[in-house]
Amino acid sequence: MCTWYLQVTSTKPGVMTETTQLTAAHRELIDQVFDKWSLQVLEALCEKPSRFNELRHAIPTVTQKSLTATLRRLERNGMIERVIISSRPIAVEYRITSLGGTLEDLIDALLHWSTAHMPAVQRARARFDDETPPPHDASS
Amino acid sequence: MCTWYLQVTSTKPGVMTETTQLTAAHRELIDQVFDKWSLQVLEALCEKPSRFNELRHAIPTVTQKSLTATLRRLERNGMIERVIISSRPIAVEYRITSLGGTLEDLIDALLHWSTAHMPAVQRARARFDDETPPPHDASS
DNA sequence: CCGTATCCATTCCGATACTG
DNA sequence: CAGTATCGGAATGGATACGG
Repeated sequence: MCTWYLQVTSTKPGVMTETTQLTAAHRELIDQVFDKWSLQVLEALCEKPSRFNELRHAIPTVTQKSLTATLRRLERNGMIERVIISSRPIAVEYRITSLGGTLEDLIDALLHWSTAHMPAVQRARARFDDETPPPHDASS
Repeated sequence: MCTWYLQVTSTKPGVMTETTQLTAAHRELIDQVFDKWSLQVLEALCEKPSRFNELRHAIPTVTQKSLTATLRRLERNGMIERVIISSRPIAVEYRITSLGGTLEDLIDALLHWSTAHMPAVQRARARFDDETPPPHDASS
C-alpha cells in the first residue's frame, strides 16, 4: 500500500512537523509537465533537438498557438531551453534541459504502461458501455 | 536516448509491419488517468477504499460534479470499481481494481519526481519571470 | 447519502490574420 | 521562420436545486 505522504529529509530542524504532504504546487507542476501537448513535445525533444516547425510536423494535431504556449510553459518550468540559431531569417531550436531529462524514465514508464494495459482498458470500456447504454427514450 | 517507439511482441505475424507507435488512443488514456482529479482520486483509493463523501473531504477543492465525472471515467477505464453497500439510504464504496493497482508505482514515481525537482523548477521559474517581465508600457 | 440536471461564468482552443 | 493578436465557438467547472 502506498501512503502518498513523502518522506523528505530536511536539513532544517523544526521546519516540517511531520512528513511532507503533497501541495497544490506539486499538482500544478505535474499538470503542466504531463499534460497532453507537453508530453508529446518532451517526447520529441528527448529524441532530438527540434525547430518550431519540426515540432509542428512531428505533432500534426497541435496548432501554432497551443504549441507556442506549451513551449513557453515548459521553458518557464526549466524543462526545455530555447536556443536562437540565427536571426536572418530567425531560426530557433528547442532542446531538453538536464532537468527535463529527469523526466525521460518517467515518460517512458507512462507510455509503456499505456500500451501494456490498453487491451484490458478496452475490455473494461466495452463492459461499462454495455452495462450503461446511452440514454434515449424516444422509442423505448 | 529514448525512441518512444515501443516494441510490442505480437503473436499474429504480419499484423504490425514495424514497431508499434503510440496512437491517439494511448494519449487519450493517459490524459484520462493522469489528469488533475483522477490522480488525487487514485491516490486516495490506493490508501483505502472510500465512500463518495469521504473522497470529497479528502480532496477539498473538488466539486460534486467533477468528482462524479472523474469517478465515472475511472470506472469506465477499469481503474476503480463502484460497490453498493446498502441502499436505504444508499451507500457506495469506491475501490481500486487490480488494473488500477498497476498505476501505483507510476503515481508514486510521479509524486516523488515532483517533490525532488520542485526547488529546481522554482529557480527556473524565477529566472524566466525575471528575464521576461510582464509587459506594461504605460509609464516606461 | 449519492448522485443528476440546470444555469452560468470562465477558460480553452482552433482558425485566421498579421509582424519582425 | 517563428511567432503575436484577435475573435468566436466549444468545453470545462462551480453553484444551486432537485431526486431515488
